[in-house]
Amino acid sequence: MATIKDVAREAGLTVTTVSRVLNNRGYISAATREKVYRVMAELDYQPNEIARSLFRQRSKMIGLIVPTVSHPFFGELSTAIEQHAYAAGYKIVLCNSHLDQEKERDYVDMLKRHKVDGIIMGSHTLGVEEYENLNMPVVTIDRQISATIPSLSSDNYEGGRIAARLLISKGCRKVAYICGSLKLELFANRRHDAFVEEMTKTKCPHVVVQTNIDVFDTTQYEALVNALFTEHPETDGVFASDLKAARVIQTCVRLGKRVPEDVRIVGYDDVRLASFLVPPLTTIRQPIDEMADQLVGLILRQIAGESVPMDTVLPVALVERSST
Amino acid sequence: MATIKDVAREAGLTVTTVSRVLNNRGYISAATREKVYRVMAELDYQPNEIARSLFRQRSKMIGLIVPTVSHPFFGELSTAIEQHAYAAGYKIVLCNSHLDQEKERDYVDMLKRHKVDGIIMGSHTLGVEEYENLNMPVVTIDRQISATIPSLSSDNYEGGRIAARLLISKGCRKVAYICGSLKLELFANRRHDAFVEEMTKTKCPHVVVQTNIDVFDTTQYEALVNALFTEHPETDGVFASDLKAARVIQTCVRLGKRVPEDVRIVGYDDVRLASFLVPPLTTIRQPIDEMADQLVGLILRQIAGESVPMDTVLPVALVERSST
DNA sequence: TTGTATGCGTTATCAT
DNA sequence: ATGATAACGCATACAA
Repeated sequence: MATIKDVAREAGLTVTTVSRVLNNRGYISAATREKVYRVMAELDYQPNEIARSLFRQRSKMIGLIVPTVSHPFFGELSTAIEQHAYAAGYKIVLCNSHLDQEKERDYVDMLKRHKVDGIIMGSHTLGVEEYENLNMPVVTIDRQISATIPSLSSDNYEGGRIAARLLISKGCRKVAYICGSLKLELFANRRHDAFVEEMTKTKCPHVVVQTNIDVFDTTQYEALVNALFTEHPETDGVFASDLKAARVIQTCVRLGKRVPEDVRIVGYDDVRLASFLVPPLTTIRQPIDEMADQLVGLILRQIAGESVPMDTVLPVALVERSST
Repeated sequence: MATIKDVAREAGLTVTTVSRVLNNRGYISAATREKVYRVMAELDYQPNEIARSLFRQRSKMIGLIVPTVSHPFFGELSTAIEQHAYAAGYKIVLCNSHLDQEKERDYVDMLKRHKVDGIIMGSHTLGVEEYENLNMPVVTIDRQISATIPSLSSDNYEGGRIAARLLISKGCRKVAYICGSLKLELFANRRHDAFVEEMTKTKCPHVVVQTNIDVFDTTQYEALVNALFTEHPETDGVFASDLKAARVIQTCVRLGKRVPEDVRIVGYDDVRLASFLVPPLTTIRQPIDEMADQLVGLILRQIAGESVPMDTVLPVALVERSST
């Protein structure tokens, strides 16, 4: 692989001059500029970004830590993040934490050693101080960590409210909300808050099911939904994130319940999977591309030394399909 | 951020010695080793991997180019690849080509400039010579490029055969195979070959539908499947990759056809989506984790200067669920 | 057992 | 308009 030295030698110049034309800095005669370009083409020269990074103290890399890109939401979000980062000249180092604390810590250390310019955190298994001690540009997805780390989320509260109202307006008399643990300080919990508030306000009986069962575990998840309908047979409305909602649809069918006639189901996310289901899932759309755009923007502005808003909340929208 | 110099100064030693304990090379007294460790901990020293990369001419980074990680198959495969790479001390630079030729070329150049140690290519929009001129460790997913670039794929031929035989054994009399363009030299085309062979051999009427319509485009894709059933109303068996199969199920239901009673459907991939469908999709399983493992292994061995097998084909398996 | 000098490829500063 | 040199942070060959 040709280096700047090879180009300089071949062009009968010094590396300084070559570097100058490479970076369009200072004065260079049209003649030498031409020559340098020609030699660079001849030698198929590509500047070594590692050396550049070392000198500039900038890697042009952003670390992305997510639970796993095989989850549709994070897959779609990661794609969008990568696109926006690339458009800005940044590369993405992908890290799947699988929500393993040790792994996440490991990844953070690795990213620091590799001098990424910033980290987008979609996984949150560490303690508050650990994130605060990072001492570099960070932005978190869906979790409020502290007053010093900016976060981004969709309007979970509004989403919960829209879902609740939709179910009520469709005539549901007994509804369920299925979610992960409410203990972590995730913005997703606002969905729960709004949902319960609405239901309470309208005196609609409701039940909240917290679970950490892996939604990809077909058997176990079905058992969970089964239990819900056994304990609350009158349930005629369910709100849960898209993947969970998909499981609910499955189980309803197996139980001989019709969707939406007997049970109405609303998802959250609007991952593409939602449109593949039978019936296609009504859901609350998170603006994934916009989120990615903002996430990258928040990191980039921190890298540039600018100050950024602390908690950005993006609007959601109801996508009404056939499950309600 | 502390550098090796800071550690050396603080410990009253030279950088050489510190480097030595850092890399466990040569002789060092237990005393100084202790001291160095202590100072490193005090200063929270992390070796700068950029500097290391420059010196070692090894970035410990692998480029991964896929159409998009938001596609379930690539999302799952990418997760697995990242895990295996990480276990081997390598990081993944994520590139979503969106099957855009210019973009893919751009990504390849970028990866070369960043001195990644190898590239895993899951996107194939470039010409053969371009890949051959890469001049670095490469392995491709599902495409045979040339005699010099190793590839990895699942046993598409066997998968096509299993699917065909299953449909036949279930009593199908008129089947369809839906696929992307057969023009590219992709191993996926072997599915088609085997499928058609089996159908011909058993004299089972069949039709092949090639399409490049985006499977995520609900309306258009439904129109395509609609057209299939309009032109071939007696179709009672369909083989297509999981996402396409999901669309077929959807459209069948909309047309009032029962699955599997009226139409039997077999997918290919066994992405997790398959188990979420109603009915759960019978499909040919690609061994995603094993593929990722081998892919990473093939790259690593090339990086190590070892020779590797040219075309690796991994076995597939029938996962029988309820759509057949 | 530890230190000195050099180089990895690049850019910036200061000369000329 | 171009060149010599130092520096980015680290690891090695060679000395001592």
